[in-house]
Amino acid sequence: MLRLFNTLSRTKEDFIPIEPGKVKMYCCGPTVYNYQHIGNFRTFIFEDLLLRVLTYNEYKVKYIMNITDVGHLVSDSDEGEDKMEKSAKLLGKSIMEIAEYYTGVFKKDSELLNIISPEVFCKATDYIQEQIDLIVCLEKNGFTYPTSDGVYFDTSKFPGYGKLARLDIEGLKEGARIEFSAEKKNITDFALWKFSPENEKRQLEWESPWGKGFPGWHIECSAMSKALLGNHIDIHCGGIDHIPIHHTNEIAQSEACSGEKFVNYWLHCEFLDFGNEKMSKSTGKFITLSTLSGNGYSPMDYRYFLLTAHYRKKQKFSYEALEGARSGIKNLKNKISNLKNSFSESESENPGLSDEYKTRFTDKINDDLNMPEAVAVMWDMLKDENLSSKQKLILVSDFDRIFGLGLDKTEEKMVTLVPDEIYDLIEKRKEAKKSRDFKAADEIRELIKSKGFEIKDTKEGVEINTI
RNA sequence: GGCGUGGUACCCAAGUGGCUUAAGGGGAAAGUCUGCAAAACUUUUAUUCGACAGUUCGAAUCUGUCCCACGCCUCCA
Repeated sequence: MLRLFNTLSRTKEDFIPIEPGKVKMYCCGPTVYNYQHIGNFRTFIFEDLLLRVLTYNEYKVKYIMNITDVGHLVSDSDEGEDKMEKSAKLLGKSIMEIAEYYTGVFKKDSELLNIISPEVFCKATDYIQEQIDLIVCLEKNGFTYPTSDGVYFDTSKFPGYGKLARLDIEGLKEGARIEFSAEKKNITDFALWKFSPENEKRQLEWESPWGKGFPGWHIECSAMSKALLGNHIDIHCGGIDHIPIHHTNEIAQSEACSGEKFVNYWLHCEFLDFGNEKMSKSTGKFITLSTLSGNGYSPMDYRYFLLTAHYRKKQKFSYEALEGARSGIKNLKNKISNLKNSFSESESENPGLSDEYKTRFTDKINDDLNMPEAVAVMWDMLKDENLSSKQKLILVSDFDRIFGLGLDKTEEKMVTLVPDEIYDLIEKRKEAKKSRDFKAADEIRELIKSKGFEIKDTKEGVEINTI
């Protein structure tokens, strides 16, 4: 039985889909006004793991992710500029160009991280009519009111507003650090539609029953989820920061229109903890996948790093910790490579033991995606002397359906593509060793190393690896 | 100021009342092997879980106080 931690109840619940065997899942994707940093990718990898676990449990998953290319304001209090417009202005490009560029980088990075693509990437600008329709629905149901700058959702009209985040509305008022618009009836009210500013032409704006403008940020997810998955879905996920505002508002909008429950399971990924090195997109100081590559770390090093912590706990990022992950996955691949070398069809089987590990592994991943323990099960398995190489390889390959580390691609030790020159040197070194001229032998080894090959003396002879 | 989360070895991190006198990975140390390396393998590496009280037959796990870090309420996954 798959169990998932539901933010709504703050407990782990048995996962029961609306329709047996099928799962409808929507995840909040990126706002494509800038690069995604590695913290953003922690959430996307968590969502990828969730998808893989669902698939592993033989659910057929309809998985949608949005691309926000309009309406996400610099401030969630419905003030300030549209992030996309701001970025376009800054770079002197059109919004379309900006959106395409950053969407492209996002998809490329996702691919490098072995993140499985959703069935559909939906762009907010492709669903403007659906968003307008939803606002019309809310208007009809009496949940909206106009102000001088837009159409707002009256949160006081929606019973149970803030339930997901367990918001303390009175406390919010007391603790408010910024003044909220005088025209808002309640501090938690939010914009459904914003009017274009009078003094300035926006790149993106649309006609609507209320006037020319653009949709509020939250409405896109409600509208696209409804359009592609229907009123009632199984899972909705995103970063933990979305709980108090974005997802809270999505629930209010969606349910106020449909009258149905919107989402059964809300899942949220914790932040990566950068210590003093704050990730701030506004200051432009943040670590991306390319930053990591520039420092010599591969996307899989980072993916393995993330697997060693649980998604609902903060994980401390440091290059020291990442270095540990890099060594870890290197050793892991080495081990698999050695297994492939020692693989033999005639090895004795111990299916019982194999099942035991498979069960242990499944229990861990089905316990709210406990990847750290699942990784530990893999290591235990690899160290178990009672399993054959063949069994270990089969299990590793099976486990990697979840981990997504590309362990299957781990090659056998290859001795091809080595230039003759190297073979000649190895031959010379062999001679030197024979005549016990170890100084010369060591020098030749260094020479070979300087040419990009590392040699190791083993019982079977000389092993050659590229550096 | 309001709300919340967390502090487990050198680093990352699991475990949330007895199965644990605390998984797993990295690092470090010792050993086997080797001319030496490297690799591989073996062993060691927290009597202790931020501090102090308390509840309990029994706590890292529950309660209280304090210290510290972080997050949200402003942009952020």
